[in-house]
Amino acid sequence: MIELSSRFNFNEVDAKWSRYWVDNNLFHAEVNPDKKPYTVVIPPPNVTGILHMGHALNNTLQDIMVRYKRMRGFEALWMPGTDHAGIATQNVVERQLSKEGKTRHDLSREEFLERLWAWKREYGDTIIHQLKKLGASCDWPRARFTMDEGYSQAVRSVFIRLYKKGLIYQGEYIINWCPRCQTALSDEEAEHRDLQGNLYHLRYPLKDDPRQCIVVATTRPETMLGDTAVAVNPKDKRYKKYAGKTLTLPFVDREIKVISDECVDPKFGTGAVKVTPAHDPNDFAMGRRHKLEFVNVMRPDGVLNQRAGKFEGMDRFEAREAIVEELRQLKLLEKIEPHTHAVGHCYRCHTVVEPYLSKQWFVRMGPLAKPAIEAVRKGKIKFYPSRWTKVYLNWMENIRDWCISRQIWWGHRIPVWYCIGEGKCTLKCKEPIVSETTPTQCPHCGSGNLKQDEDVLDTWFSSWLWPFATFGWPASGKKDWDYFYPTASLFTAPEIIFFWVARMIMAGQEFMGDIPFKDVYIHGTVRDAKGRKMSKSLGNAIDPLEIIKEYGADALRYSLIINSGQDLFISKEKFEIGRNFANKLWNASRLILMNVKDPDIDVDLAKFDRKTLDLPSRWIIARFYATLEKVGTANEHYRFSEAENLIYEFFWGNFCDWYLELIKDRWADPAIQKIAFGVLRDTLKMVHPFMPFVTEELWEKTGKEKGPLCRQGWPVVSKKLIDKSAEKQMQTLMALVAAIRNVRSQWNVNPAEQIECHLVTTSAKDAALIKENTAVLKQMARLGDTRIAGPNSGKVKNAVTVLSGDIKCVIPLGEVIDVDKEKKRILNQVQEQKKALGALAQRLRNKEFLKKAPAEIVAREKERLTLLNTRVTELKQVIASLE
RNA sequence: GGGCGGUUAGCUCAGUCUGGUUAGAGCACUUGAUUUACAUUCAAGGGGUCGUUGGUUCAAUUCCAGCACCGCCCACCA
Repeated sequence: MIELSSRFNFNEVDAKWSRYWVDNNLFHAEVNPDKKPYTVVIPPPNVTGILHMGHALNNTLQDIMVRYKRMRGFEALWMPGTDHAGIATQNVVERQLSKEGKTRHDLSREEFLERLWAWKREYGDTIIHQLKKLGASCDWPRARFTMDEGYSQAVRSVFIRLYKKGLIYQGEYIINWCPRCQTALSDEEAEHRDLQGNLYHLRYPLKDDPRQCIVVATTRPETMLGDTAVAVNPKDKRYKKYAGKTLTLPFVDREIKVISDECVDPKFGTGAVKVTPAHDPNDFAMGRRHKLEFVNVMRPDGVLNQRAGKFEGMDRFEAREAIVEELRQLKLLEKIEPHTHAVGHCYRCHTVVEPYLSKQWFVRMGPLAKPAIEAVRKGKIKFYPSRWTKVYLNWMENIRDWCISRQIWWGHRIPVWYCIGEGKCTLKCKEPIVSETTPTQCPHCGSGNLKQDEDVLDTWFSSWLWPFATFGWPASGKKDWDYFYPTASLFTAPEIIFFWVARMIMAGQEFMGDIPFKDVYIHGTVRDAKGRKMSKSLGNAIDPLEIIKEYGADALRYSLIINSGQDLFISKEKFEIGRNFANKLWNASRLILMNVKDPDIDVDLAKFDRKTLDLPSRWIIARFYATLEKVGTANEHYRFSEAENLIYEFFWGNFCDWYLELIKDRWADPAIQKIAFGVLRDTLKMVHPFMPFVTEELWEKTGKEKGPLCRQGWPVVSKKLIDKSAEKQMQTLMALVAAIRNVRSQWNVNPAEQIECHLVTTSAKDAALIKENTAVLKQMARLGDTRIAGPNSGKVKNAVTVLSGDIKCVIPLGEVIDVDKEKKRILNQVQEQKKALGALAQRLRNKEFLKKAPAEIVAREKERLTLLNTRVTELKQVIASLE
């Protein structure tokens, strides 16, 4: 007999097993020709990351699948690691510096990077430790970092391949510029948010006749200093007479032309657009078309430069106010209209991004997107839920080139050098030298004076290689990727589809010649009870580590997953369900262990012969296997909340509330011990992927001869033990018990008190069933002397007599089983009528029949149909009246 | 502007794909239980015209269309 405390002490158990699993390297996977691989790569959290609910959900989902597949006999590998997260990490260290009153420019590049690496060494594993607390069954020794040595090799190699193919180019374009981070951002990194702004109507006077003006509308008046034209639609009659005319740009006194361009929408604003080719992507395109001058009026920090004339040195928003005010005084401000529009914000620091002209590196996406679209179209890659397929395809079909250079220091430096050898240089020396290794001299002039490109690559330019770079690609030697690639499933959040999922699909096909994963599971967003995204700044975040401390890791996992059908609305109380269920598992096991003489008995549920078992035992085993089968199917289809619901219903609703109650007085029976013990052990296996800690602990308590639970096999469904008739019979008995309990409750009979009962049923079968199972009624409904009468056994029909003290009552069996019988009989009729209905309706839909048959027959059939339907309705009413 | 998702009990959600049993669960609520695995428990109960209007059908919470409200994503209307 084993003594256990009556509370599941999760803190102790969590710590014990997360250490045990890791210390014993139980999640290690390697190339194994005897097994099929099942590979998942973790979405690498940022090294700056601290576990939040989104991580907890994402990683629990992965862990469930990986543990499940491992138990199903796959060589299951969950590849862990972290992402260097360029801007985010640099920002953290810059904040540190600013506390010392410094900026990164007070340090050399090398010194700054040393600070970054020091930070990474100190704090970079924080999230890894936290994932271990969650129970993540990653192959930890394999953990990779997107800036470790081998990974850098992969990044360089990819850059060079793409460059050689002409898919990487450098050029001056309008990109999203964050004036705070002072770097370019990709389109995906600029988050658009609706802002209440203004539409300013400005007057630009004609050079020849300054009393006449063209009115242009803009949301960013400060950019007017960089205007080099005004554009109108060639079809716009209002402006026909102005085409080709010259205007004088206020403040800078530049002469600018009125040009005609199709892309101007006559309906918006005034129909005349100020053209600022250096500060707007549309205007940039127009500037190219009309060979306009590109005037950049802003410094990289968002302050106006010397080309802004008297406004030089003003911040862009300050300048906006100043310019508007001065225009007003010059009577060149027509009006200001309120105007809501989407404004891009830096996804890291939330500063308003500036469309800014600068020289950057780009990846040409069209050719890469093509096979990636095909792979999803043809179903080689599937999204779960499938509706995300459309989102993906829509984006891919409208994909734009990817700006990959960043003006920061933390990241993979662009493997490009420029020759600055003086004097001897040839024309060719102006070409960038793209090289996998650091070149020592210029290939054209032989000068050793080379300078590497200052910029680093977008973080995602390394992340998109994750599914194969983590396996050592492209280094020679141990080619783990041959075995583990392509991976099986990817688990991620919707907002990552464009950043990462799509790009991995492109990279996989381009560099490996194969898709990176077969399934993409997109999970919901974790929100607070009011539906707002959880975030530190809102202060509405619930810390998963706090939940682990207060409720246990299993509770956290279980509660998140059971709510994970769609977006999750989380409050602290939602975690009680997991805590309660873990505790239920604990206490039910405790009960069994207190009663099972030999906790090392070896029980194989599948070997029971159902002929030798009593009804409740047949039933509970049938319920177990039916549940097991459904849980397996749900897991395979990524329907984890459904799986948890099934488990909950089975273990709590069937096993604890009924079976364990039923056998309460029968523990002396070794057969009963074996069944309870067997069901428990197999349940622990089934639950383990969802709640690894409590199940592992209980598994150990139920006999450790087989080694840790996480390496056990998943129970095999025994179809022959799914006993349908046992399930039906138990349902009948359970309904009877419920009905009697109802009566007792209404009569306020003390639950401990036994009552006599006289049961009458119209069905001989039921009478026999009850007779054989009076023990069930006795135990569950506290029936004392019970007389059961079958049909024709007396005058009392369809009634139950309940004697309780001096209360004696005969009630119709309406609430008990006979009503069930009566209902069933009628329902059968209903079903039959419906079958007839279906057939008839189908016949009437058949055109041949309608053509051939005489009109009166058709009419008669139709009438019959109506009659049948009326009959069905009537029958339903009868059922209702039986209530 | 385009696209997607949602609307079912007081709250959070299943179910609807494949139309037809008595529309389910958890929480909350009401009543009762307590030496006997668990009050993180057990039993019983109340509570829903399934957003709205039409259509298809013998039959619609379920299929179709319109509408309303809520949410999300994408988009260069300056």
